[in-house]
Amino acid sequence: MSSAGRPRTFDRDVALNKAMLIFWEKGYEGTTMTDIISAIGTKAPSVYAAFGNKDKLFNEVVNLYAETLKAGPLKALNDHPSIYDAIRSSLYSNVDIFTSQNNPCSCLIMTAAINCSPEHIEHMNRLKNLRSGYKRVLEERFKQAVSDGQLISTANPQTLAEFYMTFVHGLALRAKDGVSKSELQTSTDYALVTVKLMLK
Amino acid sequence: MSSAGRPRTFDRDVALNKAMLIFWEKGYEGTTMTDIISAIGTKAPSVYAAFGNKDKLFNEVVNLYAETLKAGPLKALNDHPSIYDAIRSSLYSNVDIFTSQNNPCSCLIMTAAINCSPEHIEHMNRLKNLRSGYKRVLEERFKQAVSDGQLISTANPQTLAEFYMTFVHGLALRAKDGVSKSELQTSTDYALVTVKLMLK
DNA sequence: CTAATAATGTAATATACATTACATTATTAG
DNA sequence: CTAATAATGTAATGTATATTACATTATTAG
Repeated sequence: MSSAGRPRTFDRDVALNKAMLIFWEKGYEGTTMTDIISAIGTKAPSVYAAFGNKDKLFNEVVNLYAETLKAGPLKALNDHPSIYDAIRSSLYSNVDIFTSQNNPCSCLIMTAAINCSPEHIEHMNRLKNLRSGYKRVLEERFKQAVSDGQLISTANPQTLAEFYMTFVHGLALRAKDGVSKSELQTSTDYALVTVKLMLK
Repeated sequence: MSSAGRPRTFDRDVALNKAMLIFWEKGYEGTTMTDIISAIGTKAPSVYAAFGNKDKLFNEVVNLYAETLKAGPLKALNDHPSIYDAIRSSLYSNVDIFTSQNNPCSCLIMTAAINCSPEHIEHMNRLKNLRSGYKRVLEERFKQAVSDGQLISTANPQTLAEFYMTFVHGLALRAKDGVSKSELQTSTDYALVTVKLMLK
């Protein structure tokens, strides 16, 4: 069902995935179009024809990466009726992603645009918004647990969400530093104490 | 006691401090020499004469920043006989620095060289080594607390140090996202539960 | 005062990088 | 087969950025 014109010599989805892995490892500004072009195994005009430019490509990459989080840590939050199990499973899912051998260590949304030159603030803001969204989901989950009666009435969904956000950000940086999966899991077990103490 | 030659029109220490604030905010690669040159209020050759090049300037800046941490969070660790007070004071000191109005939010050592192009890996490694040093100090402090008999015998200095390292990294990123001092303090109080539970 | 010294200002240089111009080639619609 | 379409390869282009060349100026040592 392809339309007229010379066919692409590479698979667009595969190429997008390769681009994602590079941005994931090197961040937005640390990645050059040359990196991506040679990873795909083609030439500049082909990549520009397929993806527009670096900004648009990065936006697509972020969408793709966001699916990873939706399918992992975010889904985990609502897959367990028990708030403790939900938080535990979600944190472990983060650890799994951040230390998987199939992709670069750490989290694209947390590390790909930390220090951008002014002309790329759009990407910092985009990722920041995604982080805010993640926090909102966490907070809602804690709110639900309070209204479920799983947590003591003084438990504060907002500050709990902020605490676990902080912890997950820390996991991302430690993974980037090469800390192993089992070490991150041990840290996670320590962090889980906080919510455990608020269980009824 | 100055030697022959035309005198500098700016104070080298003041200039170094200005450079530090810029690198602190924008990171190594996000900062341009032009940023620094115009902040100092001089011209390129003067800055190069005073500091060598961008790499050397950054190295000096990192040394200067490291003093901030030595005088704050690291000193706090050994200023309190109680391990709980030491950790609490150290974490609060981090929060103070990361959210001070006198400097950019977050931590230069944790955020200034997260995604560097290959030709600047030296700086990533340098900062990574400083982080390792910080962890080592934390770990030694926990070891001491165990031998002091302040912590239960099963307390693990290594995993406790890794946990608090993770948390402090998280604080740095959350501060960069604009989370307020009081919110970070609340998260810190949650994190302190972990060590509190290991007190004898 | 003179020479040596070292910073300054102007203006280049060199390089990396994102992006595009243009001619060419491979495909589909009719 | 022909025209329309769209990707390809080669080779530019433009811009940002780190760094330096060079002539000039301000200072100190003797």
